Amino acid sequence: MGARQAQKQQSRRALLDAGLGLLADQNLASLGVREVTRAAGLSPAAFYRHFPDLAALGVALVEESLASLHVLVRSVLAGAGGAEELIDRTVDVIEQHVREHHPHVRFLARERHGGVRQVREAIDAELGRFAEEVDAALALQPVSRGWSPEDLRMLAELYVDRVVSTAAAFLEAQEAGDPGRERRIAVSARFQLRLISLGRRHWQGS
Amino acid sequence: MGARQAQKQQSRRALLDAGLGLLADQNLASLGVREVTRAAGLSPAAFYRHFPDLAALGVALVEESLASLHVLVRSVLAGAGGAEELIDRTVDVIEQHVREHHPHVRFLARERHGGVRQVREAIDAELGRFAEEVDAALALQPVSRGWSPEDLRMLAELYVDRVVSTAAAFLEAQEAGDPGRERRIAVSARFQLRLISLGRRHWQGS
DNA sequence: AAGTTCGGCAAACACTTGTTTACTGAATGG
DNA sequence: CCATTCAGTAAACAAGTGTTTGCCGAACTT
Repeated sequence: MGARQAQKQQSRRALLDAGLGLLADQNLASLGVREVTRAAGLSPAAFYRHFPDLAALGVALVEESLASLHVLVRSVLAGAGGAEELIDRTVDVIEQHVREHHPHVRFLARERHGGVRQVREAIDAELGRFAEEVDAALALQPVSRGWSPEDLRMLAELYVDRVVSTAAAFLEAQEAGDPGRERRIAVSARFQLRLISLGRRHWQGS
Repeated sequence: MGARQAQKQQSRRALLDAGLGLLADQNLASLGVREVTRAAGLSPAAFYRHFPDLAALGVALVEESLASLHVLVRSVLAGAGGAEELIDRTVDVIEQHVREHHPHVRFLARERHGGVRQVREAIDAELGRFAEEVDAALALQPVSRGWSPEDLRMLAELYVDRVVSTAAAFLEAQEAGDPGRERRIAVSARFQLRLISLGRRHWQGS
């Protein structure tokens, strides 16, 4: 890659980082082009060399945010071990991931039902892809014998939703700087996942 | 109430309605005082006769939105019937409520993790109160014998979260005008709730 | 070495914004 | 009936907004 492209990428990164930073305490719809460029150390007009819209910047942030999440999902699903270990590991990984990628997670939580349709749809599509992946992983487990594809899919969605909720809860606890609350969330998340997997084992068709 | 107060209430309503309407496709943080007063047919300065802030208007909307939800929760919990009937009724009521109070639900979903702290906290506090109520109702059921208060509380939170997620899903389906998707959500919600209540019946302490 | 591409800038465009001010005029209460 | 309260107004404030324009100069291409 030429020095040309490299510098452009650098500016793009500056814009993305500045945007993500500003989205710490406001939402995409209330973000301004000038605000972002100012924080990135660029002129307002420079923004348009990279994105047509602020919505486009938002979509780029979604892709970035969920790429790192994708790695996480794979790592959890790939690991071996019984249901208990898997649940414990899942919750640990969520907690750690929220800690390490705080801004990204906050952004996702905020914009999942936020005011910018394109971004909402991008997030939803990506979450759907996660559900597919979980679905495939569940199908491989012996417990899923006799399950219809539809039921399996709904189970996968339940798990994904639970993970998302847990991540959002961790987020608020970490922002509040309340370690006790964080512990309680971890306990609660494990309990809830165990309850679901228990229901799963006793399920017999619908 | 004097005619004075009555007219003031009317203006207040106009502001709240205008705000709720505008929040259909933007979030509270990006809403403007002038925007609201313009939509309400008032002068900008009039706004400050009713609210100090837009955040205050947001909190007022939260209270309003969750008051109607409160009625709903009570009606569901009060009804008799087995677990199956309760679940079916729950899902039906959610779907209907989202249909009837679309703007309020959309507002809640959007601002639950939105950019205005006061509003976020108001919503969280109210959802916590719902969990308490569900908690109390669960405690009365025979199935809860031998459950610790902590476990029961976590179960209640799981149910509330499930309901919230389902409501959000209905919301998007209705906005997309996709009846098929709506049906799938109803089926999925029933399945997931049944799975949880199945796990609950087979749970034995933690 | 000459020519072209193109990321970034400053400046200007016409608005919109939140909030305060001094005011009006109808409902209120003595 | 007269004084007071007070919801609502118009006007002004300084400051911010998104986007386009023409231009510069360094990095590319040939």
